[in-house]
Amino acid sequence: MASMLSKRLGKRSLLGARVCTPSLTPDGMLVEGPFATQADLSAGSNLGVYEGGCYKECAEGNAGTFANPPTSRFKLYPGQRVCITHNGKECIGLVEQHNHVDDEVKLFVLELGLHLCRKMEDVRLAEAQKAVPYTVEQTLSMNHGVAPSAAPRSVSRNIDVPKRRSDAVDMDEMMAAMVLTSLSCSPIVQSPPCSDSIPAPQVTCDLWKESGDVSDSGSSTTSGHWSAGSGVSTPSPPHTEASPKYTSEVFSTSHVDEGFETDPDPFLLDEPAPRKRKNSVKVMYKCLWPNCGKFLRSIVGIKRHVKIQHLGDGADSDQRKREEDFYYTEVQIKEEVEAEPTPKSPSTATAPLLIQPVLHMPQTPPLEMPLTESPLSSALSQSAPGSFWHIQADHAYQALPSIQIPVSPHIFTSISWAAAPSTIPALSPIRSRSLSFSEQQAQTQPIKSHLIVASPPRASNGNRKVRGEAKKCRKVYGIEHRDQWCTACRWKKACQRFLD
DNA sequence: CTTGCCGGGGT
DNA sequence: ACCCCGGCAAG
Repeated sequence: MASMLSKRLGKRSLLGARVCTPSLTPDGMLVEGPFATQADLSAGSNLGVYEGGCYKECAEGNAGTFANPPTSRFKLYPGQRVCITHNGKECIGLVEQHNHVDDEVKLFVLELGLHLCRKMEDVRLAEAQKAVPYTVEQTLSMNHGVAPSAAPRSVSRNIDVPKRRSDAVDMDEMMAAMVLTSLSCSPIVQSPPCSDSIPAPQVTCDLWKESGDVSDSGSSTTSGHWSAGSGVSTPSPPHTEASPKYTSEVFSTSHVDEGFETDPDPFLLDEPAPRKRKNSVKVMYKCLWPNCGKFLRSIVGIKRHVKIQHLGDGADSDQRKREEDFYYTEVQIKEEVEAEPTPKSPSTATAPLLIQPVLHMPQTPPLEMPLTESPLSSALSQSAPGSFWHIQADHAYQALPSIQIPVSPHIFTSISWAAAPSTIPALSPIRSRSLSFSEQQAQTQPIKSHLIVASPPRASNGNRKVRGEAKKCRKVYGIEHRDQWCTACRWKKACQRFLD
């Protein structure tokens, strides 16, 4: 057990979770599968070309795509580990920013806790193998690692928890790097992504069932869970249409993880874990300089823009460098289609961190989801409602016809709401309707799903069966002859014998 | 107060 | 699945 635990611990810290192993394309590009095929490495793409131990810039600023002839300079990516010599000592640092205009690299030296600026030529790539995966991972796990042809898929960090190769120290460094990176990239304050790195429960698909079960179990703490999890697109059940590599990795991973899944780990249990978090938001950066308002897709790009255009190119001083941060803002652009054909530019790797809060925005989706029998919603309807009816069946002795009625996804919504009675005040007509529905065999057509969804929690709202006129076993037989009561009556359930 | 029964817990 | 019961709401 102990060994198991330690093993789990290791896996749990998955900031560095590898989603996909980088691979060398024929032409020597070190890239992660899916991305390699992406034509549109959006502006500011920082994915580099691996060449002789260094990264060669293959795209930069807001103009870069693979089509562009790569410059001869190297490009370092935030978070990348590099070696520098500081005071005659070899240090490993994490790239914060690579300013290829000045050909300087701003980095953070972990061992010294220093932020430094180094000329490109003074910087060597450290542990290329490590650095890249990290970068790519980050990118991947934050963005959707969609194969070009693949349908929209959400990459949940919950899922992609590969075996860790590096040690705990590395992990911390990575974490630090990540935080630093994200901090240095935008003035927007944000909480660390730690919560996101919770290991994935079960095999990917089970996430959904699980979530459904959780809320069905009725714990009030999960009440919000559904609403969060039932976002229209966000919680798409993990797909596997990514690159074969990715797929296999995911599976092997989840498989391995199953072990500690079952562990009553508070993290797992308590964390409804953001399963949504979709890719429907695109991040762009807007220059805030008066009368500018330029939009760029990459942080690096915008920073550069600010620096060059507004702060003056020569800006070298640390202070100056930081200034740029204050002249741009991040803008989320909602994209209807969750199937973003192009991958987000790797440079936005840190963006998702920033977006997260935004993604939690009020979800209109719940309204739409039930209506469309998308594979997604059907997936949900398979799990959640199933549980719902399970509840009903629990009291099958009630022999209510409603049990047989086809369930639509929305029902469970109200169910889950029951757990959070106070959230919505008044009883909506719909609610009462669904009530009568179950009570008198639904003389009418199926409930309108979208309305139902909006219905308030049943809770204290007379969801309770209206007291029937008929005599009940209790009255008929009296307490003395309780043994003659119908079971339901004995169990204090709705009388089965003297139905209303 | 009594009654009906839901929701939930125990086995 | 079966059984029991706390507690709520209607009467």
